[in-house]
Amino acid sequence: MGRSPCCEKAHTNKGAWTKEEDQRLIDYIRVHGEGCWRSLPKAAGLLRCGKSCRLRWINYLRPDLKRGNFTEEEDELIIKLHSLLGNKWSLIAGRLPGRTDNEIKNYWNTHIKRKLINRGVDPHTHQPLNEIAGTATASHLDFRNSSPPPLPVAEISLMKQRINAEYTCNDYTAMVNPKAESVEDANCTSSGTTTEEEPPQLQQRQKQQRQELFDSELNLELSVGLRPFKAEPTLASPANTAESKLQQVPYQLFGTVQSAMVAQAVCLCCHIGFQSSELCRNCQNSNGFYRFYRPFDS
DNA sequence: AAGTTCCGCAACCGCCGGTGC
DNA sequence: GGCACCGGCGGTTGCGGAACT
Repeated sequence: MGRSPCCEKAHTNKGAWTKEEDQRLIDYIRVHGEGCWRSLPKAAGLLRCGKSCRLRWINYLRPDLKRGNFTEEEDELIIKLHSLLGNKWSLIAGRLPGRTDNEIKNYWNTHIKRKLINRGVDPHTHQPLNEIAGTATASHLDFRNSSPPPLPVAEISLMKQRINAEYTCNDYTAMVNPKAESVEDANCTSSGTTTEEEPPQLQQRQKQQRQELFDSELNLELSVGLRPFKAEPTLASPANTAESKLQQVPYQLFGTVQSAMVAQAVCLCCHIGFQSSELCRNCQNSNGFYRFYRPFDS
């Protein structure tokens, strides 16, 4: 017996959304917030699959979405992140305010791939095309014939932790452990143990990748946001381990802002008491908009 | 102007991991 | 441990408009 379908397909609409459907969805989420996508369509009076509603909201209707062309800076950031993370679009999207994974995925496939090829760079491996052709034999780094290139799952996980650790620790460790003076002090990964277990080749590759990333002018917005409508982590929480701290660092720093009509601004560091009650610098982005929100009734 | 091809993007599909029973 | 459910993700599809002939 297979899994039951996520919805009654016989009674659901498919294809493009109408303005009326959009409005129903917006109105419903405005009042009730995100979540429980399965029951949302019925509650909102929509003849749509819950998944479809989720996708429509996340990719199109969310109020914090940035519209318009990608900037050159965004292009370069996507390329750099893709070289580190591969086709982990949601992770990449988490570092591009107002952009969705779907949008980035589409943009990658339609623009950046071509751009890299024009530069003579293989979009899968991020290596020079001619160099790959010459060195591909028997190399575990040869991804030309396989989709998503880069790193094994364990390696991706490690990189994610390190990336998060390195560019969130300034803010985040200061919040969870104000006395910590360094990444290591705060037990914010990058402690020696995992590194010692890595093969030299892996270490060297990661070191190089990190070096490239952090030597660049990458502005990765060193701050922590809240996923909307979720229970917020507290210091007393049993989940307050180094591992969970990293997991709690959301990948979507800006991408989860709810409609301002149902949310109030809250900065995590302010919220948990490491900043004054006034909005700290984390609370506003470069455009002056508030970045952190939570629903009134959460 | 009409037909055809190309391209971009919204939406769908299937799978996976996490969670609760 | 097994099952069902749910949310989320990445890959793929197909529609609609732009570009070309």
